[in-house]
Amino acid sequence: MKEALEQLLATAVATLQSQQTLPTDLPVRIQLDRPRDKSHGDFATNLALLLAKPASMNPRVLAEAVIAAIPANTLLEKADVAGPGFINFTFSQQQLVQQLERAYADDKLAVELATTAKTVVIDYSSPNLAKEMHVGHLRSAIIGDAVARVQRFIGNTVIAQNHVGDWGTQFGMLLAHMEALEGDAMAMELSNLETFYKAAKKRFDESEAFATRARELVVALQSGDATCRALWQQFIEVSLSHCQQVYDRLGVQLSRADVMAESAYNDDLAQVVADLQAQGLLVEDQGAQCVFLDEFRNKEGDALPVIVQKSGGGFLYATTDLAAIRYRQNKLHADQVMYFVDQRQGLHFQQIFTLARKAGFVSDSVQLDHYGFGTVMGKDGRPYKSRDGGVTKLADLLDEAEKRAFELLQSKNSQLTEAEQQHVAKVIGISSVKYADLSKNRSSDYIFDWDTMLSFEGNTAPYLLYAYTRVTSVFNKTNIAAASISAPLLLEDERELALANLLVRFNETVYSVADKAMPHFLCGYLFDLAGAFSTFYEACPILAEPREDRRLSRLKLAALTAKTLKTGLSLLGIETLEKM
RNA sequence: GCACUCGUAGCUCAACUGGAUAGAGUACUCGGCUACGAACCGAGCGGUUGGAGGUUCGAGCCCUCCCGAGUGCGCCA
Repeated sequence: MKEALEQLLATAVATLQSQQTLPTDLPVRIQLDRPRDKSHGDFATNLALLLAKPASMNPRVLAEAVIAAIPANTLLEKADVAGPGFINFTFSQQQLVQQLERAYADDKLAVELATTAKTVVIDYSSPNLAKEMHVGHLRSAIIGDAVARVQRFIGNTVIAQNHVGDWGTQFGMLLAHMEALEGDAMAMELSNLETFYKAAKKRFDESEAFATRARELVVALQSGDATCRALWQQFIEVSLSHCQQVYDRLGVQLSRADVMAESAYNDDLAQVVADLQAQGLLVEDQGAQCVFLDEFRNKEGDALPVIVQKSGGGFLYATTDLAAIRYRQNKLHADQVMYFVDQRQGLHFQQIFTLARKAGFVSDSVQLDHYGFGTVMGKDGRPYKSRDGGVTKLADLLDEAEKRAFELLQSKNSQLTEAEQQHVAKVIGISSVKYADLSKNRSSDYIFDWDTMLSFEGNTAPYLLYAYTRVTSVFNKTNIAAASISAPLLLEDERELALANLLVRFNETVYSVADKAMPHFLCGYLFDLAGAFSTFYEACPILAEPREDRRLSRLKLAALTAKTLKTGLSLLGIETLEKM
């Protein structure tokens, strides 16, 4: 609907230009906003305000002229000039109903496919395999997964890349510890990666001989020593299967096939450096191979270096990231690469992107974006920690979420059996954690609070899940199937209209998430939708409505709401419940 | 020291990236179950958007300067 209106406006502007009312040499960008105030119609444009000065006209007069130049159509009910020169548009109800009927009849709610399908490489999760996944790994996995789902939904080809860290210097220490243990003892120790890492670290810090051995093993590993590689392989296997368990519990759609580890780029690293050398970008400084970029300067105004090879000959993550960019363009044929990595690596990615372009590793047509995110904080405003002050393992966090959800259910005199409650508690627990994260602005820090996220009040997963079960329970009390109501929609009550106006915005909401990589737009939308449904539900009887045409219309509205909630939540990676 | 991010109701968060009277939830105060799930809904209270200037028809958003917080700045990733 927005696109159609944009088209009408473009035609109007062209007409005014041909009439010399507007200067023809002016690039016109049509901006359409959803007004905050409902009395301002469905859409508003500031077109006349922007063009008033160059056209040397009074903005309100110009707005009138724009309205007069809009071609005849069935889209609009009316267009009014308001305030200093805004134009407010109201869609015709016929148009609204038509749009809703299309959504009702379509599996994908009539969400349009992207005009040109792109191949989008999404780098997300990417934990370091040396340790168990902890709370710091939550955001990348959840947000990246939601954006991946949205990108697929609008028809883009998504290639997930789980750029796991399996090649860093800590692996020497881990291998040395493995080497010192034997068979069963090692298997047992490996069953808890966290304690394994700590034990290895302790020996590394305390024993000089052990530390020396650890350094030897890094070199051995990276130069391809067979026994060393076998040990390493065994460790990686344990760690990856642990990650997979977490993904499965979280409902994050990553699998082994998406793993493209740091080590996979190993053979290309020397080539990356050689290519930088060949282009004259490389400078040796204090024994290290660096590229100095003019775009980034320090306090003295000197260019900052990107170090691609250590004085000892080793490569760094900058080198690996450059190799990965090349791979993503040349082998994966990416049109766009999205990185969901902690905000703190912002400078690193700016440097890498700049360097990759300068070195010709990636063409200008490939879009590279780092989407950073803030830190998960405790209620004290400090980074989230477990009770003992250590980092919280993700597995433990999810255990606690499920446990708390189960206790919550028990306190609500649920009608469900014990077994059903177990399942429902899992869904509520996990989705509460995910939703609490997704509903916050991606780029800022947020405070992790069990009580808020597990509440049925406010913008939370339990509230949305509950709203969904309320809708579906209506259909459990009738023999009319939710998907096969042929009666037309009648929007007579203001609350029906409000709900309808929200339902029709699903398309643009999905696109705003895809464009900005901001899942919280969708959360806000679903919360508004659930609220509008609750209001409607309280005020407008559905099954008890005596007039049949109205009863069927309301059922259809309820069915479309359920479908939109379910689809929207699924795009966030959250599953719905039929009863709870 | 330099760079980036942030500062919105007591608290947790929005504000569609420059639009109209800054909105939700929570807490607090009222009201609503002999209609489909009250795990809900409705109403009220609550603001000098950290401060001061500036840009323009219009600023929470852009620019400058202060105040406060966080993060990053050569061989970890």
